[in-house]
Amino acid sequence: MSQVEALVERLKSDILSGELTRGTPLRQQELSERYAVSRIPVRDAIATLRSQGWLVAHGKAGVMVPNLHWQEAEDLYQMRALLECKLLEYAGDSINYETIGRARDVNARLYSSSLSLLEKGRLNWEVHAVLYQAAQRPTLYNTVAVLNEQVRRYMGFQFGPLDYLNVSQQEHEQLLSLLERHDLADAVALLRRHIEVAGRQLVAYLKTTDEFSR
Amino acid sequence: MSQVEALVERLKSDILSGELTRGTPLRQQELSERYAVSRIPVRDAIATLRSQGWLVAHGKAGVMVPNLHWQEAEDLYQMRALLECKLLEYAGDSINYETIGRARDVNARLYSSSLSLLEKGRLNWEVHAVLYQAAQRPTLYNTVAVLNEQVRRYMGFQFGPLDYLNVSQQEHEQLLSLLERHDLADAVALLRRHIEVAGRQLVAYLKTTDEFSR
DNA sequence: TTTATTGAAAATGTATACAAAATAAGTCCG
DNA sequence: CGGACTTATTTTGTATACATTTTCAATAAA
Repeated sequence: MSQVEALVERLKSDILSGELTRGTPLRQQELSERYAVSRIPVRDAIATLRSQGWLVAHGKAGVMVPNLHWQEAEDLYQMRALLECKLLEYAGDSINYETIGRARDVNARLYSSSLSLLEKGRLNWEVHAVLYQAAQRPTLYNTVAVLNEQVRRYMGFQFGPLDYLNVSQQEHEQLLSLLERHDLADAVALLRRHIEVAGRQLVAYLKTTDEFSR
Repeated sequence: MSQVEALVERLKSDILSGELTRGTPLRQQELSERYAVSRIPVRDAIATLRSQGWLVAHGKAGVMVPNLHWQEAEDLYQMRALLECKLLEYAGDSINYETIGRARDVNARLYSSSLSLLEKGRLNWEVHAVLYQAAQRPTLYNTVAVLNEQVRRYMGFQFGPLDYLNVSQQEHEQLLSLLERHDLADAVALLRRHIEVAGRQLVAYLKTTDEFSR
């Protein structure tokens, strides 16, 4: 794994954990010292994170961790709902029992409570990803994957105060059952609700914590 | 304008014009000599273009201009249709006569035939962008903007062999008229057709030229 | 007190140099 | 003659050094 990839993951982790404070500018040299690499990989990592919304410009020099906004969360979930439903439709017939089985295995691992929030978030996405990959639509899949990666910035909130995980997991099981019965229409409808409800919950929660709704 | 931004634009232009041949690997040093900069800005530009689909990995070392695939075009237009309609709905009431006027001005400039394909492509997007910005949904807008930027890779085809521009321009005018009459539902429906038809035309054309359908 | 201005300090952008990795050619063995 | 291994060469990744831009505080003017 290249230093840049490692740095990107490390920075995301540190952003989620609040290690890097929001709003204050991050300097390249500061980061290069903190993570013991030169400024070149730091710059590369920053560029990646900027393009994914994990960092935003701070004036003309420097970069900072952006605050969370309910508007952004709302948009991300709206887009997820639209695009993931389309993707599941495409996947449709291509989803065989093996695929469903694989998704179920991933979903089962969500039960073990010894996982960190980050790991649970990833498994959550994995369930969806297994199904979406069956669609064989790399371009659409890629955009959806990017959106889910961006949503991860809000996951600390979604999986923390809101007790979302159990509900999510049960809905996954329902979804897989519907797919098993080749009931695509209902599966898509469920998925839409699954995403829209999650979005609404998150947005409602973010609105209450005005700390972040500037 | 930084060297990287300039390079990114230059590379996109050279990719569209066929200056950089598809399929063969591009080397950083080769590019740095060609454009008379060091490898650092070249690397930055490559990273940007890779994240936007203008370049793809060539094995483990190097990068290349990807071929055009009808599947990718289809996905891009599907996503555009879904997201841009949502965005226009949001824009809805926020679109006042001034906004419509501005869009009309941009659309009018499409008539002057002295423009290059690239410039026409940009104006085409500008008409949409003026309307979308009224929605005040930066996250959604940004994704839509990225998609349109990716679509640009196919524009040489869409605006070349297909005589798309006149049709597009007339539909823009219809769209603006509907918005002027506050007929949002019809406007959204028209927009959906506008995008879906363009997508289907492009896909159909790409399918005939098996040169690019790998 | 507030607002411009200016200049030193700090930060980013870019070039060059070196290290690590990947490719490709050559060599040896079957 | 074909295929795996080895080594030379190419290519990318990273560090350091320098150039340019931006920031910010001190100073001066309104």
